[in-house]
Amino acid sequence: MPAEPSENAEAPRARGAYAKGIARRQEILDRAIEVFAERGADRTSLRAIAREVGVTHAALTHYFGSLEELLVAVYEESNAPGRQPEPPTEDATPVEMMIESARINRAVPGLVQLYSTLVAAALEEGHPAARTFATGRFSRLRDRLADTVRQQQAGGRIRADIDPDAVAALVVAASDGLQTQWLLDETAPQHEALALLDRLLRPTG
Amino acid sequence: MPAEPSENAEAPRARGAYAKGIARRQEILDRAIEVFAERGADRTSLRAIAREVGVTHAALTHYFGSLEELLVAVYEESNAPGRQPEPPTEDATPVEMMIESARINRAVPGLVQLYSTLVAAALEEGHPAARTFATGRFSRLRDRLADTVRQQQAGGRIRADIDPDAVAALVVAASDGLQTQWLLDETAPQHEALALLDRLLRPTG
DNA sequence: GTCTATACGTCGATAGAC
DNA sequence: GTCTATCGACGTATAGAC
Repeated sequence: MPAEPSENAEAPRARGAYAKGIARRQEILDRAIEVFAERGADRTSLRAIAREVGVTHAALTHYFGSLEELLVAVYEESNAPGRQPEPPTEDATPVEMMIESARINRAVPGLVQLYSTLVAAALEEGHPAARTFATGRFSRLRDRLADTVRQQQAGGRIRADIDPDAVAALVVAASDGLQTQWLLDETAPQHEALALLDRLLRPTG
Repeated sequence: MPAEPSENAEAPRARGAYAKGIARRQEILDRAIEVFAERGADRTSLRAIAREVGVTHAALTHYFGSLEELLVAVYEESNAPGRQPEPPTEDATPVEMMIESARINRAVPGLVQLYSTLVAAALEEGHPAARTFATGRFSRLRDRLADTVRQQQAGGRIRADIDPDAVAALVVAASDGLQTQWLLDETAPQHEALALLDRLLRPTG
C-alpha cells in the first residue's frame, strides 16, 4: 500500500528515454499522484487523467504504453524513496512497521484504493503489468520481513519457535486485509488487531 | 471468498417476481457460476456473459439491474447453502474454518478472483452494490467469528487474554490476504501462515 | 412480465498527420 | 513528441414486440 517499509526500486532509465522525455514523464507522474491522492482511484480513465494533467490521452499512452502501466508507475512513484517521510524505523518489529505504514496510509485513501485495484487486476489474466507489480511487491516484502524476523528472533524480540517465512506472509496478509476492512468500515479494529498480532509474536506474548 | 464458513442468506423473493421469472433468473445464475468457476473473472462484460449464457445482454440487466449486481448475485449464489459441500465443522477454531475454506477455494480460483474484484470495486465510489456486499460480508463474518472466539475462550481452546473482536478481524484479514498471495504465487506459505496463527491463538501456543 | 433491438456516450488503443 | 481521427467494445437506457 502507499506507505510501505521503504521499498527501494530505483532502476536505470530505459535506453531511448532522453532528457526531455523523462522530464515530461516525471511532470505527468507528479501531477497524476496528486490527483490520485486527492480524489481516489475512481475517474481513473486515461481520458480523465489526461484532462487533469493537461494533455491528450494519446500522450499518456505514448509515455506509459497503457493505462495499467501508468497506474503501476503512479503507485510506485508515490512510494519512491524521498517522497515518503522516511521514518528511520530501526529495530521496529515487522508488525510495528506495518502499523506505521497503516497510519500514514490513512491520509491517502486514494492511493490505497489504487493499490487494491492493481492487486485485483493482477489476479486476472491479461494484465501483465499489474501481475508483475503485485508478485514482485509481495515477494520482496515477504523476503525483507522474513529477514527482519530472523534478526529479531536472534535478538530475543520475537519468539524463536516460529517459521520466519510464515510470519512474514502472515504479517503482510493481515496488514493488507485489515487496511481493506478499515476502508470499508472505520469501526473495524484495524489497530487493535495489528497490536494483537504483534503481541502474539513476542516471546513473552 | 467462494467458500466461507457457511453464510446463510435466504431472503424472501421480492414481490412481483413470478415463477417463470425466478426460474429463468436461476438458470442464468447457474450457468454464470459455471462460467466464472471455469474461466475466471476476465471476459466479465455483460455482453460476454450473455453470449455464454445464451441471451442478449439486455436480458441480464432486466433480471439483475446492472453488471455489478449480477456479479454480486453470482458470487453470493456460488456460496449459497446447498451448493457447498457443507462440512459440519463443529468445534473448529475460527482459523481452522478459514483453512477449510481456503482448501475448497483452491478448486475454484475464478470465484476467488471475482471476490477480489468485488472488494476492490467496493473501495471505490459509485459502486453501491459492491459496497453493500463487501461491508455486509465483513461485518457478518467478523461478528460470527467473534462469537465463536468467545465460546472457545470459555472452553479453554483459545487464549482468554485477547480481544475476540480483534481476533475476528485478524483472522478474516489473514485469510483474505493469504489467499491473494497464494493466487499470485503458489509458493507463498498460505497454509503454514494460517497454521501458525491458529497455534498463536491457543492457550498452550 | 419477459425479452429484443437499438442507440448513446465513454472507454483503451492505435494510425498517421504535423 | 504530441496531436487528431478513428476503431471496436463497453455499460446503460429505452421503446416496443410478444
